[in-house]
Amino acid sequence: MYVTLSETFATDQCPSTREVPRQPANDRHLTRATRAGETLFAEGDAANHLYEVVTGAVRLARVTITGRRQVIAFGFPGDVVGFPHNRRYHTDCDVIQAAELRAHPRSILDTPADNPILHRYLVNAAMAEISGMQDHFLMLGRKSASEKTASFLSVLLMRIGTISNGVGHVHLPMCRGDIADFLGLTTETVSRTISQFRADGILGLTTAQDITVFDPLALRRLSELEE
Amino acid sequence: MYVTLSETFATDQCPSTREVPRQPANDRHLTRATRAGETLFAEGDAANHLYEVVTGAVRLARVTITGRRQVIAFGFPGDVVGFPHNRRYHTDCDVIQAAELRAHPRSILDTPADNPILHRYLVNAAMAEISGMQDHFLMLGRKSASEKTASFLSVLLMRIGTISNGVGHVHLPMCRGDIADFLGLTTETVSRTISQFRADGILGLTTAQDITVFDPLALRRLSELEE
DNA sequence: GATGATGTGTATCATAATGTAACAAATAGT
DNA sequence: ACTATTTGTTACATTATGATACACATCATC
Repeated sequence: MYVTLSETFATDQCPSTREVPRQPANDRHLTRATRAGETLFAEGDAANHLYEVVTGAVRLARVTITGRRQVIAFGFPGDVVGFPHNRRYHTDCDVIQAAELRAHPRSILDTPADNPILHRYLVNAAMAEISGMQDHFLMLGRKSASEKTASFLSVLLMRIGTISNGVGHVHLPMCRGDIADFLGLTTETVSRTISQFRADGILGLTTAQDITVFDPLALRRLSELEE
Repeated sequence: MYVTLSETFATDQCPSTREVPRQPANDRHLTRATRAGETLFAEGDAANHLYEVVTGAVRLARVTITGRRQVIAFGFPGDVVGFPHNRRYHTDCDVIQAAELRAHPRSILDTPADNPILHRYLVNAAMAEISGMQDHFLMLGRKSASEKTASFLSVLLMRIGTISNGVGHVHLPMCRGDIADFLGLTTETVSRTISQFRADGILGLTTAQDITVFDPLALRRLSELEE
């Protein structure tokens, strides 16, 4: 699955899906190293591969004719990105943190017999993806700015952060603009909200990208729908 | 695919996906008739079937612990609903207009060999679903109330309405509350916005559910991101 | 036809989030 | 090291949307 940064921790999905999936046994894979800023594919491109993120981070986004952008999802280790429709990609995909990617031919989706194990793995990833996107709908449609931001940080902490002695640390691989476009907010609102969390003593910033979460539970509480 | 009521007409997907898909040849299907108000499945239920909507309309929704609701999608003829994750449904599914449904065993997703044609059909539906949901993200995250409403009506008109002599007609199978929860608005805002469209001469209401679209193009123009 | 339940439309007011702007901090380029 | 450029933060004014309230339909049931 590729994380849609919603209430992953609140769902009933089994723990194994949180871990980097074991690589299918007989995969004739080719692993590719990429750098931040590199574009993996763009909306409308012929979809020849699906990519499994091994390390690093990628960003999936769509842009409208008028220039407004929506970040669909961030891809972290274990996520699969690049699900095609009519053999084409429907988002842009950019690397935001140097990433290793495992490329799987798109044809595996069409011809299961070629590699049953990998096929099943990709179908499962697609189902997880749909489920995760449904979570994200709730966030976009029915949460306030602070709920969205708390939710985002909370899931990010769970996903790519560390917690020791009840204190969390997480490095944000994306800029404020990416977060805003992911949550359906403006950069100013994201910034303001994070500042408020800091004023409330919930978290602290060493740099703008490095966050120490003093009270992960408070963050989680805020991310559930308030009241 | 099941429509997420976004800019379907604006994407580059091939026309065939707009039509009711031909039924897989060797499907041992069971068709089921349902009435408005009936619940097909609820969030958390074991997912034994995927349902292909043949006639009528269904509503997919999730509700939070605090009672806020997000309508994930409406399912119309040709759409497939009930994609599972970890063998469970992750939304509620209710019939909103008497519907005929074709039930396909969930196991088809796991064991392609059992019915390769149906399997491929379902996988394709899942890909379309992901693509459609990505459209919907743009709507929820980056559109104003009037853009959302125009977009919704415009897609609905294309999908289940009729146009003759440049004038469109569409019957809304869902109530204002459903529309609001789908678009991330309140019923009041939906009502206000539709009233505004009426005042602008874009559309007219015979009943609250029956809309005549005098100017489908204007509606479509409004649904693109404004300016 | 009365009755109530449900859904819808309109008005008013409150407020959360945005837009704008100015500034600070970090990063890249020379 | 110094400037240019991007990125992030903060303050204030504005506005779109939400909340509340109530009137008006429509429909089913008695």
